[in-house]
Amino acid sequence: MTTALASRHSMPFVRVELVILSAVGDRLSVLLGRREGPPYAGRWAVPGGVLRIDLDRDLDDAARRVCRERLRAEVPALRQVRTVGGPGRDPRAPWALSVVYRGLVAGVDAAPGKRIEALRWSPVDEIAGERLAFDHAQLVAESAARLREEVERLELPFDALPPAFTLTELQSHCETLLGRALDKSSFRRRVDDRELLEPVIGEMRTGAYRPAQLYRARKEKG
Amino acid sequence: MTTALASRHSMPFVRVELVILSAVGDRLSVLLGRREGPPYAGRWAVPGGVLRIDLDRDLDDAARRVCRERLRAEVPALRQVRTVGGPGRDPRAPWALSVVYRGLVAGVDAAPGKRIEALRWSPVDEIAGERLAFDHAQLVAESAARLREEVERLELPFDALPPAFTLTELQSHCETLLGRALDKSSFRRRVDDRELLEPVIGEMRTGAYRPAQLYRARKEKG
DNA sequence: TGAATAGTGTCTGTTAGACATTATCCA
DNA sequence: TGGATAATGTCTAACAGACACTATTCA
Repeated sequence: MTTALASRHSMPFVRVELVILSAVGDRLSVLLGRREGPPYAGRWAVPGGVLRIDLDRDLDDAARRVCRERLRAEVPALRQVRTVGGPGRDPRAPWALSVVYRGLVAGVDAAPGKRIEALRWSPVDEIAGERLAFDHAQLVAESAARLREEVERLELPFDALPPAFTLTELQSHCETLLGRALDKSSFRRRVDDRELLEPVIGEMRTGAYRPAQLYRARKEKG
Repeated sequence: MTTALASRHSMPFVRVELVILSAVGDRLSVLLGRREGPPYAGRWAVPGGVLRIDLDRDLDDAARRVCRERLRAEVPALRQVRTVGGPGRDPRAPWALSVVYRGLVAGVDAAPGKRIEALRWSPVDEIAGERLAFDHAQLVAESAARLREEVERLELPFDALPPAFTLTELQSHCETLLGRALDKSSFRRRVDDRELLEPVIGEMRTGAYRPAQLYRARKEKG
């Protein structure tokens, strides 16, 4: 054994998989695409794509490109979850490695892109019965768990919120992501103590009944 | 564009890097190896190796193999930290992807393995001045930060502890990993509340002065 | 005025840090 | 007996959940 050059060993099939999450109705849901061709043709899977070393400057960049190509959408807040790999994960290659990213979006503004027949939102708590292609059920479960941990720690989902929002809207959104109710007083106190928000002075949401103060994320905070 | 086969696109150079941490003296330190050959010959770096799709059944398996080959040691508690990639990371390849694992060990039982001239422990809080090869300084910083978060949450470093230990030894070890002092009473109460340990009945550490109860990790806990 | 939503106040239990105190061993 | 270490107890502050209460708007 001497020097290990890049060319001495076969390299794995490297992909990026996107677990795009959103609050749909009142459930945390994941964006699934129906696979147009084999393998697993007709089955639902998380969108993903091959790493392109001629195009991608790093992994975050690869995730953004795959997002544009598959979903025709820009998704901020793409975060790496983890990397899985092994033989038998993907019949197209003897050894497949996938870097998993999760995204969080507000609306359903994606359109089926390359090699995706249809898109659909599915509640993450029902993916066990979805029979997703590959090992995607596990990837979705892990990504959703990670997101929920972040929201529990009050890392607020600003990327999935409008530029200005009321505290009730913020709380309601967090409740949907977490899948559980939050206490209003406690929630407001915790948000306030951490100085995560600043009021948009003068601006109020004037819907039915009493108007509500609008807030936005403080830039210096997460 | 049609089907993306594994062979249609060039794949990156895929490696596994090992950030092996340990409490050396009273400082959290990282195991560095001096590079025998180019690139960065003579510079210090974290040990790592190329993914072998003919040998490795998954990424955890690859990390264990690289650990055996480079360090001639078995390291339990190898955990994936994150994956980095991009052009320019490694002059041996146009695009290099590294899956970073961190390990935690008790003693310095490793010996220089393949393609490593010498091994050395360096305090993680001084890596800024070490001028490590590649982007390894950042990888070490991230791995140490993640370990410290876990210890703060009282995910105890059982893999770096003897089978039985006193509470003082456990606390002292955690203090070294964290780089800060912990309150004895509070530490014991927190450990106790979580039911992480069980006493080794009858067994005491009988050093100087008052003997101390020995404990071991409860199997059902982390 | 009453329904609906926005916003605040109070109580309580849990947790953990700070620090004192007791317990047990050896020289 | 005194020094050193082990183990426990007490006080307090911070924090968050539960829940009641006030405030403001519209029909």
